[in-house]
Amino acid sequence: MKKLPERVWLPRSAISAWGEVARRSGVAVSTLHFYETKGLIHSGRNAGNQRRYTRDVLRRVAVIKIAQRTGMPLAEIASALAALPESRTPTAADWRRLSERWRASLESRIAQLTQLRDQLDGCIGCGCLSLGQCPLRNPDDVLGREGKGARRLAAMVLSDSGFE
Amino acid sequence: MKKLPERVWLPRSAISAWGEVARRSGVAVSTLHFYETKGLIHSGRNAGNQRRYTRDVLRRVAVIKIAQRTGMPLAEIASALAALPESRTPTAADWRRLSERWRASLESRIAQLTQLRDQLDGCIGCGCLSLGQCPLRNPDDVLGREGKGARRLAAMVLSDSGFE
DNA sequence: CGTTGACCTCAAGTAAACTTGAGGAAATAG
DNA sequence: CTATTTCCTCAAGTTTACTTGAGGTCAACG
Repeated sequence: MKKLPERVWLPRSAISAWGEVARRSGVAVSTLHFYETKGLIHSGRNAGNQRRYTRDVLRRVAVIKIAQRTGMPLAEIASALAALPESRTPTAADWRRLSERWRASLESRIAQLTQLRDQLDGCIGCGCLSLGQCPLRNPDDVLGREGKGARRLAAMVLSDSGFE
Repeated sequence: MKKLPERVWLPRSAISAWGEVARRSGVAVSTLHFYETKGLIHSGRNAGNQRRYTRDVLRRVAVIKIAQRTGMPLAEIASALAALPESRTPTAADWRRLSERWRASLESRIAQLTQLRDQLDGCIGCGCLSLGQCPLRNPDDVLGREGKGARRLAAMVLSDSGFE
């Protein structure tokens, strides 16, 4: 592998795709291209038609990855990022809106998983996953507020003995 | 839609695909077929080559859905279910092993998301998502133990100012 | 017995998020 | 200057988890 110029800061507004962004952000070039087609990041071109990203792409990619870790699909991330003004540099307030939005979705996912864990704990404790006569058999006690799908699901688990 | 015989319990060991399983479990027939090809559920056939599931399929489907809610891929669920003895009816201990395994994966996912949320909170609080000079700038303080990927990611977010 | 409605099989399509490959041009080490 | 590298475009492939469709069968109502 040819070594890239160490710490030679190009005009500070232009860095190349692989050489800098991919390496520094840890994503493949193909992914950067892909993100670009999805409108998640943008790039300019040099004389030879090669992409020149500005440094903020690094942060964008980082933010995309963070959002993905919250379980958010790219399409939604794209729309969130699109809400950032393209003309001006994003402000602290802009980012705050983004992160709060993501925090909310994170919270709800955490809550869902936590509830599921608790349900599972209950089932492990009383053996209702395998036996039909669980003391927690009243689904509403166990399920609390959740979608119909979930209630129906757990109700099934708790009450429908497929074997014993 | 033809109405199915209400509460007419077939030989107790055999119910039809759509009429009972799909309706009672809330999944589409096509999904049941799909699960069958993946070895997640099994079925017998009647004289006319139509599937006849036994009642435990209801529980299997319920368990599959629960596992999916933990974020577990079908392949893993399949291998977990495959660990159940095919010959005998699963015991309470069998199910306990399954649910404990899933509980563990659930826990880790919850932990991951929680940590992410806390990081995000920190960033929201200090504005470091948008500004380069965050008091939490020392990545190790913020990140604690996590994979290299994550560290690199967050380190990037915290230290690499793409704009300010 | 005939006509629906429920099933069957197998192939193909879908969506998300990327990766891989082919064919060709630009940038750079030596 | 030339051999590597790196990059470009565009098409097609990959995985997961299913759904849809075509063409044909089975079963039950009337």
